[in-house]
Amino acid sequence: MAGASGLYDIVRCYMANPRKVAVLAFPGMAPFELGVVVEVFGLARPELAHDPYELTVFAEQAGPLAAIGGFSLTPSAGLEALRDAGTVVIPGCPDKGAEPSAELKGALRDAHARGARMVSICSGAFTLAAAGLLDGREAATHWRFAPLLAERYPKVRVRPDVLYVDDGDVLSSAGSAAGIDLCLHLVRLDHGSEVANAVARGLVVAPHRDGGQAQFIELPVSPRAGDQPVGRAMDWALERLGAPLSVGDLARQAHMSPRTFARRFHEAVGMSPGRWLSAQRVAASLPLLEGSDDPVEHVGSAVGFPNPANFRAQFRRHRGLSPAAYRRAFRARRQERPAA
DNA sequence: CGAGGGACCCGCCAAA
DNA sequence: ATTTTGGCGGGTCCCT
Repeated sequence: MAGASGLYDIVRCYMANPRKVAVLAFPGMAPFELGVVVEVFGLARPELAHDPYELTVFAEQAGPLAAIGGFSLTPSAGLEALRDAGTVVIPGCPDKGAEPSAELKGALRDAHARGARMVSICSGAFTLAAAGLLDGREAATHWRFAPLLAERYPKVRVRPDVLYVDDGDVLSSAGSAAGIDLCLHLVRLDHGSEVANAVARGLVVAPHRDGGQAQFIELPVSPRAGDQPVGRAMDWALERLGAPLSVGDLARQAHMSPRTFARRFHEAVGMSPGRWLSAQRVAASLPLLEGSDDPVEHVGSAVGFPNPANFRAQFRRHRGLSPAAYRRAFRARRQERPAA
């Protein structure tokens, strides 16, 4: 949760450039998850123009590799791509029973030891686990595979209830769409919330779903399509986060009793209105912490926490560290610009 | 840091 | 009969 230590970050910046992204391809792979990674890290993005990602698709075998859906792809690199990658992504593997080769496991371990951050999507967690990179750590995978992962790799503390887990140098996400959330999370770490939000807008997905949010969301897509009452109330609230808002206000906005509003809301968003509200306020504070030197108290009151102590407590609850520590960590990351 | 008061959350249930 | 609603209670969490 809290991520790597400061010392580790400093060491890491000499060893691996997180902007160099390598994603694994293999026979029988699902194109969607590879596509997510390509979409976020491989497209030319004006938002990232000043500091773009370099994406490499690598595979153990020289292609062409048959993908699910009846087509094949030819990766441009082999395992040597792991030597200078700073971010390594493992998409879901089709066959959870298959043991990765010793070469792949070794290369992944080496990459991690060199300081690359290791990222899995969906059942890709099995590959990281097989390499021992999840031992003693919390990890996420698709809820359908969570029991199997826990059974096969007892040292992994499987979290079946979250969208993704950020354990600093090892990150794992649940089902394919949660991979989008995790990729956006990485963009936020590297470039800040504003850039991440811009990328999310480009993808037309919700700007940010917290890693700790429940996987079970009954409506698969965020209801923020202005015609739904709950979505309207959310939009309404987002426009006045700085003002005192109660969940009763939101219910009134949606023309519902507080009780049914809470029910509708939970069905749609996967959390209670009050919790969502405080999560949104914390999220809104991120760009202010990153981009300004406003005292933490000002930032808090600007996003609806008139009481600084309360702001700090809520911030810690949602993000696992204090606002000041977040600001410091963010600045430190931005400075870490390894010579290309 | 701790206590008091209030907001919130959620199971339950009667009513629509 | 089934589903949806919204009020109630009290336990919890939040906020001052």
